[in-house]
Amino acid sequence: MALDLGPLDGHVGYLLRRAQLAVFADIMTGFAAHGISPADYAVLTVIGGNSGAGQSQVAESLGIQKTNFVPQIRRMEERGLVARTPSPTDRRSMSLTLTAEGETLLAELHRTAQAHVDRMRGHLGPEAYAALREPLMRLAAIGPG
Amino acid sequence: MALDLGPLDGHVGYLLRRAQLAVFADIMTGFAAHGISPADYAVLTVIGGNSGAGQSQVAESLGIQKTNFVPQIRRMEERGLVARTPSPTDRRSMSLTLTAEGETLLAELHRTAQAHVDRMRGHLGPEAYAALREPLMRLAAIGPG
DNA sequence: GCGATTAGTTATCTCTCATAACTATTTTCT
DNA sequence: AGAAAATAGTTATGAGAGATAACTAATCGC
Repeated sequence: MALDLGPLDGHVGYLLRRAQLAVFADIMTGFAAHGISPADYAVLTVIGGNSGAGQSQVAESLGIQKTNFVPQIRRMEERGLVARTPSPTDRRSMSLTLTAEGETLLAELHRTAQAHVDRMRGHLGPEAYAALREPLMRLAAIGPG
Repeated sequence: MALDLGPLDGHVGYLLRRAQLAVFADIMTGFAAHGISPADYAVLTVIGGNSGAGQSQVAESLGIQKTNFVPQIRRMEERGLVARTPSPTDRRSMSLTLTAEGETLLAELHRTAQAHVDRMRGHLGPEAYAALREPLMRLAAIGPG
């Protein structure tokens, strides 16, 4: 027996949470076989597209605090997906690059992610899917301004 | 220096996560003064609109597992916002109701939430805001659907 | 009445997100 | 050049979300 959610289902915040959990659950079914979370995928993607970037740079661009990024990047280093080498130009900074294994896995993950996107597009229709981007980006920007 | 997010900002899953965090951060600025999280607000709202409902019912309608709901509802009981009384018709079940204090607080929270919604509507425009509901509900339904 | 559900709980575990405090290195500014 | 401020990364810590497994007590289906 479903209860009345009252004003809740008029709140975009509530709908965003429910939608996000459902969408993440869907993409995780594909990633789980590789032991990768959506957050890991995002990190690998950014490192792959910005080889040599520093930890704080990668973290910040994903909206992760550098302090919380430490255990995540360490896990991926220990798994042999990411290499952390001291930056030659700044001795404080660690340059992040994908290992060969990381590259291979990322390519595979991109295919998995694309299958997921296609699935979501199928649920909404291509126009509705595309139409989501702009307002979501606008909402995402309200914090950091 | 912002890094290239690559295919990430084409993925609705990623945008949903970023948008959700930003929207929650906004609403939490209003709720924080009351020591209430968005999840707490959702629970109070459902109990308020379905007085006497059981724990598992409330949890399920919000997509929370009953096992994870226990500490949350206990916190709210200890704060005196919610009363848990044994159901007269089913001795396994706990009837949840708002206390007078819970009612008062919920009314206040509804006003705060409405201010937040108005703010989000201002960011997106009323049409774009309203247009978000349908696709988000559709995405939220893909799991249990 | 007996087996299968259901309501609620406890106990774990992992991951996320946040804050505070610290080291070591640049940068900035005078 | 040298002191002060900012930056890169780390550790420690804590609350909270979400998941799973195993359990008790009560109700339901037949």
